[in-house]
Amino acid sequence: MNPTILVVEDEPAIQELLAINLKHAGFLVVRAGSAEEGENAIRSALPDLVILDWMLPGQSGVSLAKKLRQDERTRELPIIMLTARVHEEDKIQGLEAGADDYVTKPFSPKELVARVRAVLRRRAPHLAGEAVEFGGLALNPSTHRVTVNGQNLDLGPTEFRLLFFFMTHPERVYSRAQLLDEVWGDHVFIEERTVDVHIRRLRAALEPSGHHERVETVRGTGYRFRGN
Amino acid sequence: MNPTILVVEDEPAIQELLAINLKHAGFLVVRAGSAEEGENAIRSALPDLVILDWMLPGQSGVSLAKKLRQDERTRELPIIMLTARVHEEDKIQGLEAGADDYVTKPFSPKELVARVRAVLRRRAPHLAGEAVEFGGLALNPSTHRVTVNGQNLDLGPTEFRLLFFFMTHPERVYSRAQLLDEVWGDHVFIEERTVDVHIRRLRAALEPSGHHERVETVRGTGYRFRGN
DNA sequence: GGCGTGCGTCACAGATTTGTAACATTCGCA
DNA sequence: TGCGAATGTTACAAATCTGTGACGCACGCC
Repeated sequence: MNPTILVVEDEPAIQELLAINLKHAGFLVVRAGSAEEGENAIRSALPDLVILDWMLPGQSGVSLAKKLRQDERTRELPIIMLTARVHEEDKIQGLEAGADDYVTKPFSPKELVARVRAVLRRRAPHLAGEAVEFGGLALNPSTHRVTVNGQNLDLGPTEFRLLFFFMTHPERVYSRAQLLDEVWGDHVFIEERTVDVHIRRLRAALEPSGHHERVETVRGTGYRFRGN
Repeated sequence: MNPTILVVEDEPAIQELLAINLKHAGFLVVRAGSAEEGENAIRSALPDLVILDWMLPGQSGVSLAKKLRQDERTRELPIIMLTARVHEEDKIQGLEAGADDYVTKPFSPKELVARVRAVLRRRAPHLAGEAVEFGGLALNPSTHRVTVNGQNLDLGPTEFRLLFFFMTHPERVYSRAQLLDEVWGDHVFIEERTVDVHIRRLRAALEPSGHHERVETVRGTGYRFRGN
């Protein structure tokens, strides 16, 4: 549930500084010492945000940013550029490369974390702990509350996580196996049919408000959350 | 714990005057020379109050105020407008923009600080060192007293801090670990279950007045203080 | 030193949640 | 229409989590 941040930075000291502060702010941190390493990390597990040093040995940060913007899979990935320069042309280049924000070295850890939060809020509100809503059905991760038109709704822990996952990944089918991975956690050894039961429980809880119809069965495949 | 105030003012002399007086009154001050800079500052770290000059080069103060009122995140942010004009239509515009108060130039530093305090008292009592209250349950940090409808209530030190934290952070779930960090202090080595016991003690103290129901258990996650 | 208060930990009971199996129903297809 | 597979529904026992009372320790005060 905590956002994962990939730090691509070649100077060990700065990398460490970034990692410590981000971790302390509740983020999960993955590190890479070069653009190439960064690419690998992204390939193996998509982070929620990338902090990218402008200057890197080998492939530069700008060049990696451009690459990420071209790939379908990483097009929406928020990027924060880390730069020692403050020249205007760099900002323009950076904007063209598609960075969401800048932090110039030297930076205060507080500012950095704040900018990360700000970018997440803009690009992926739910990762920043803000409410997700679909037609009156709202789920707020930070208050851990589900409301229907302002009215509170009680959900068990698992149903809450299940609904949260659905609401943050609407309009997409997920197999029972995928749901087990995403909602229960990787590599749990649980019967797939168990998902059905929790779907049932979730539907039962949503029933009075009619929102149970959003939880759609895709026969032979799995389940999907309808957003509109 | 000291409130942070963002000053958005383009004239360096006035900015300085504001900053000095606010600092002297115990506030932390962040400065911005334009509406754009102000926006950035707010994005990176939400202040507790904004002092906004009416006339600014580029985007005007009124326009920024409107923008802040539209954004979910800054809707509740108290705003004090700083204006040289005293015309009626300006006040109306300002009210529409959602300012909490006005200070007309030239202003006395004393008056300014007083207005800042007043607005904070109204919008965020605990930042002004005043009592926080929810439906008859009041906690006063400066007198270190808790009252229910005026009646005194005895709380142990830990319960007091716990309740204070809850009342200043209502409507949000906190895990036992977070509560330990926030109420007991960072990096203490205490069993998480200890939190339960103090929750219990707090509830017991609140029980006679019925306010114990505000301390809600969020199964599998932690606790939450209900404000309404 | 004796005493009271506050605090952290533990143990146990009760409540809630959860996974599974069993049975019922629906769906798609021939 | 009839059949098999997929899904819906229910009940229940196990597992987990939380509430609560009790206990011992530490500290400050007299």
